Amino acid sequence: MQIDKQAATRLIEASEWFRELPADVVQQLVTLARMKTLGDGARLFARGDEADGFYGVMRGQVRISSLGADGRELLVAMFEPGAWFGEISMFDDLPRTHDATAQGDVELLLIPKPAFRRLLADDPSLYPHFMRMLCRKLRRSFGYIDSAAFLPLKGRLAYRLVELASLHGQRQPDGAITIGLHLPQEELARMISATRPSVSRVLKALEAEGSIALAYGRVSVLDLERLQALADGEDSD
Amino acid sequence: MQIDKQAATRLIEASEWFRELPADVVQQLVTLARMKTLGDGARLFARGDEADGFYGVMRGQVRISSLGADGRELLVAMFEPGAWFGEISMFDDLPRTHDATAQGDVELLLIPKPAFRRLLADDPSLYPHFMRMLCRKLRRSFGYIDSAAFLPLKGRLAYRLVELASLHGQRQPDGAITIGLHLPQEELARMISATRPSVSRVLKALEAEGSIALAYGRVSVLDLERLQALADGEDSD
DNA sequence: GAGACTCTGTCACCCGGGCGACAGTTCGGG
DNA sequence: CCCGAACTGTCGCCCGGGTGACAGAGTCTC
Repeated sequence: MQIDKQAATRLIEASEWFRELPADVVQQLVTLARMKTLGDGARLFARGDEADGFYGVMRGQVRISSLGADGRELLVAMFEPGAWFGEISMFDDLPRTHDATAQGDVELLLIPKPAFRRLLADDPSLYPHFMRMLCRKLRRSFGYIDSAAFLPLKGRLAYRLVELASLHGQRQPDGAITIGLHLPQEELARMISATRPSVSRVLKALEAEGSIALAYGRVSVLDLERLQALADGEDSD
Repeated sequence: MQIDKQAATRLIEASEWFRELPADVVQQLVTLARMKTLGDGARLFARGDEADGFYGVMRGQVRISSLGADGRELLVAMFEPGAWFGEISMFDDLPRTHDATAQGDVELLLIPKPAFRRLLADDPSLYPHFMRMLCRKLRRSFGYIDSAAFLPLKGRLAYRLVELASLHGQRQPDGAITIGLHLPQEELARMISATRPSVSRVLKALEAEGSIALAYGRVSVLDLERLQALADGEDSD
């Protein structure tokens, strides 16, 4: 598979996890990387799989999720171009923790595990970088755990919308933050492990309050502070 | 504060996170460590605090928890002698993620942040070790998230009991695994964010099935496989 | 061994949110 | 422009588990 060095370098430089890296390391990464393409809906890996490497998204979206025994899906994250994922198994040599599937046509950069490990071994100054990456994931997990433990549905949804706004939001001229994902209610429901009708009810309520604006498969945040307050458990309903 | 090098060295060698370290590093750690004592119920740190260092438990127990806006407590972990905690803030330089309080009289080893960081900088071969530590925490978090998202109360309790058995269990001659913690129902309830009466009901049910044995403030696991099945969502009620 | 404290069993009541269902709306492709 | 697919709003019913409350049992202390 051919690899577009231009695009790949741009991707690596764009990622916040590689932005701080010295230029030669960026080049090393590009040299190590292989290209991988996936069609819509194709599975990249499943929980429990042996890990092949560390991935960077170049095009399309990658859906990270967990499957319950009854088949219900918990949608953990959506990675977009510039995002890197799959590093956990690189460090502890254990199987994948989640399922990963392509959303739309996806182009990935794959850094095979042996190459990745060699790179780290050769240049230990890279470690702190990845430690911060893991810490960030841990903190995000803790936040999610707390929100699930303490908040009712409305709070959990607010929490998630705040997060989505910060990860995928585009500020509009009028101050609103449009979430740049295709976001049907079903999808939101899977993120906060609720049902679609409940999400519908709460979204309507938030819209009525003026905290958000709704469109077909799309959500905009109008009052981030209000959502944040709800996410903090200030249930001034 | 005086530090008992004998005991400290033993502690460091006992911890699974330091067992693999070369002897000289163990000695380094002891040299770096300060002693800290806390009375029952004393708070070591709170979420949001600036982090002072990395801790090792020598005596007593440390309760790690999260507080909801309404004052409810989520009990995340109980650390016992040999356990190390508080490393996340060492790596990302951000505040504490949870509250930590002493349970009983507690003796701690404290490795101050600057010393800890210097140690790592001097010997990058330590990194992989801590990366694995973070990965392990991540995987535990993911497990918790999944259990909270997919399982009903009974499954969540089973999940937690399996974990407690593996972390704090002592195998008895008769094959039962006694959980070596003071475990009133209230405490279990706080771990799985449920209420005490519900936990009572479910514990009774599990006892009736023969999966566990109950005593005053104490739980033993009799049928680990059964609990594991429940924790996996096989709700053959 | 008496009293206090902690823990446990078990009520009756209530409610958030799941479940199933169906009609209405928006969108995209031929 | 029309049809089918995807998405949304909204029912009524039901149930797991929360709430509050109280009595009984175990344990510790002096």
